[in-house]
Amino acid sequence: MSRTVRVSAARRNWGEDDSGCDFMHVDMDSFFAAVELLEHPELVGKPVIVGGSSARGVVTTATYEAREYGVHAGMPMSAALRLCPHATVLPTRHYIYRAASAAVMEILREITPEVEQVSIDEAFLGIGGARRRLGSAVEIGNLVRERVSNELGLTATVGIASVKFVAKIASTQAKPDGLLLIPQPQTVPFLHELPVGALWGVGSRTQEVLHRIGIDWVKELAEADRSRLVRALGIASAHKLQELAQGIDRRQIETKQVDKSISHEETFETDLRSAGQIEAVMLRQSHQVAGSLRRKGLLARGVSIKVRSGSFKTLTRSTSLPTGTDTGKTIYEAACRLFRQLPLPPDGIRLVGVKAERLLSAALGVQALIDEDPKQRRVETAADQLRERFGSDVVSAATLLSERGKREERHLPKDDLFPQE
DNA sequence: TCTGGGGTCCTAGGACCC
DNA sequence: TCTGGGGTCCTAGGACCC
Repeated sequence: MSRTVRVSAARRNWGEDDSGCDFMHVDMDSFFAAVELLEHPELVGKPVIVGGSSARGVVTTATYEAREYGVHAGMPMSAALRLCPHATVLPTRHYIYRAASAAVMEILREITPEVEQVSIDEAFLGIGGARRRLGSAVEIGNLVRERVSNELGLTATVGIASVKFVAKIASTQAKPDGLLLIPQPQTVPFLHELPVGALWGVGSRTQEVLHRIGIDWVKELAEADRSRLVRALGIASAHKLQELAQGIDRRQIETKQVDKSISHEETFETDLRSAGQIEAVMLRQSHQVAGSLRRKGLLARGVSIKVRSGSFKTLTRSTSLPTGTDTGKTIYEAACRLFRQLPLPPDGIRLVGVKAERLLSAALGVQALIDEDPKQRRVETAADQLRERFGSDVVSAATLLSERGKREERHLPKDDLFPQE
């Protein structure tokens, strides 16, 4: 694939005016496959698919050589191999992608502290401040792309715009290995040429609903009668989507993010029929979830399970816990209670999962107690009080705090910390 | 083509309280 | 006596994203 730097197109059509273009979206090109190719240079230029190779596996990422055959993410692997039988299939190795992702994010944070990571391979950058130091928006975009390429051997695509979601659409259009800037005055004209599905948050269902009321293009959405839209989509979505269609997006860069849930789920090779087998899987998943909670210094006040039947019907059940927990045993007991209240699907179970939710920071919990009573500065004393309030399950979380450096800068309202009060 | 695994956010209805 | 309405919390399900 040739190196297409579409900044030239932007220049031709719209000039070089980058005033007000403070949002940059950086998106890695076929990230998992690109990382794998670093270790398999002999596969460069060939169709490569990363994903599950089992009967129920799906494509996670494909190189552009494989995409030419119609292979795309989310497609069942069996279908992908019918389209492209000579493709090399590699299993997913999340730990190497996580490491590569951390290296990318480090480069971005060296360029500006205004980095909002949105997934393992994308981030928004606020470049309003960096512009004074580093030059125009396009120059900063090229710096990002060059550094990622030179230092990591990976390619990134950059979108730049005056609002967040347009920067994201711009990077989608510039893929792969490109850069596209939408000047502020061109925001609305640019959007109005797009189908509604290009908007962030409009998937196939919403697209269908809109199509039924005669809306296929962003321009039509922008001009649609509001009450008709509300009837079709509900008030919140109607307002939000119509604003996006008009180029309005007030979201800013959020550099601090708080985990809302941690989960593990698994699809079986063949459907399971015995409750004992399912519970054994849930036991393992509960301990995996608990391990993640402890690593992040979090406690869960809710547990939910997910069960998908052989016929793909998905059931979820959730429950609240009397105290915050980060232990596998407590999570497993809650998961089992939920599972036993569920009727066993007659056609077997294809997937089961365990999720920890309503998370709170054990670290901040301790810190808040110290703040409440500044005289009592010892972490250990505060941790004892925390145990009294939340139960003995927080022991490990509190222990983590004896290294005071590990305190996290989380912003949770106090009500979230002490919900029982 | 029979459909992964990790998430986020929204909606709707019922319980409960005032 | 059988009745209003608002606020908030909880649960189940679904759309969507990468």
